[in-house]
Amino acid sequence: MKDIQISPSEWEVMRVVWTTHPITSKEISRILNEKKDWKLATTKTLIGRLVKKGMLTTAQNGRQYDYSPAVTEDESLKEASEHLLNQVCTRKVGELIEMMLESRTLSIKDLESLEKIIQMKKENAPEVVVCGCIPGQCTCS
Amino acid sequence: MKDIQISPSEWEVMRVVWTTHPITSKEISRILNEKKDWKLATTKTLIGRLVKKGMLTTAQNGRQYDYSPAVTEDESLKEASEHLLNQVCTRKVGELIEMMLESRTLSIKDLESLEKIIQMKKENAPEVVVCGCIPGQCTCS
DNA sequence: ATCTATCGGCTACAATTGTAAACTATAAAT
DNA sequence: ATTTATAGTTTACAATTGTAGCCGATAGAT
Repeated sequence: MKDIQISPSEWEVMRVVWTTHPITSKEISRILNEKKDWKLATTKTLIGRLVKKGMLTTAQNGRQYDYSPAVTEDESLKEASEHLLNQVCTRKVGELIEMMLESRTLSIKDLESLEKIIQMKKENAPEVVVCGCIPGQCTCS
Repeated sequence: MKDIQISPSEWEVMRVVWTTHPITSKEISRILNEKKDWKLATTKTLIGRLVKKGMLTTAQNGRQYDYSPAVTEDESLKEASEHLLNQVCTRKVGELIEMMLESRTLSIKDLESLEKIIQMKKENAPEVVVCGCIPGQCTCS
């Protein structure tokens, strides 16, 4: 797995392709028009960049292409969340997750699932998380 | 609060200032040398940009400046996590949080705190979360 | 057989980011 | 009083991103 960077605008395109594929550029553009005031050309540029980055695969179909995702949404999401997690001291991760938890509505099922994971983790949880920051980048030491 | 964008490299600088302030550019640079192969000039550029963006305040002290954060780490972290959350369908947020939870070690205290929040939220949790995506950007409908 | 709508690709261009050298002003050393 | 080290500022320059126009090829219409 490589660590390709995918920009916010590109992400919008990926979401469409993850949802429906194979899909044409025209259809992608049509769908995104609901949300973004992009010209068709803009969408095409983003698609082109995603193809170049290896995030989309193409299948020729007459004069046009059908696009499909080359990575799953979960993989990309994982990437993105690791990025965020890496921005804070490991000892602050709990607080970060609390923030996210508090800011959004979750379903009963979601909450139960989270609960289960937490139960599980409590079995082997340390008293205190090891901080891996360099001195001066967190207040742990 | 405005929605200023703060880049990854700038974030590294902010972390130092959040940890210790007021602080001089030289000291910031010294601390970051542990982690980044940046020339002093590079750090100074980043500091300059952060000042311009209003993320750092300055207090003149002789020929040099003492820098302090203009926003808290929590505020910025909140910003950053909202960004991530906004990248997925609201109905997928649970899954996203699960991912994060699973990928990191948390302390007993962290876990208990999360548990408490979850208990709380369960009181008013809906059966299913409302999806606010445009058609074609998630698989809800 | 020719025209036309359209497709993907190429080009464009400003803003942001990563990285840093050069410049200017000045505090400190001699 | 000069020199020198250094602090912040300006300039630089390539890569990425946001945004889009234009162009050459071709499938479909006439």
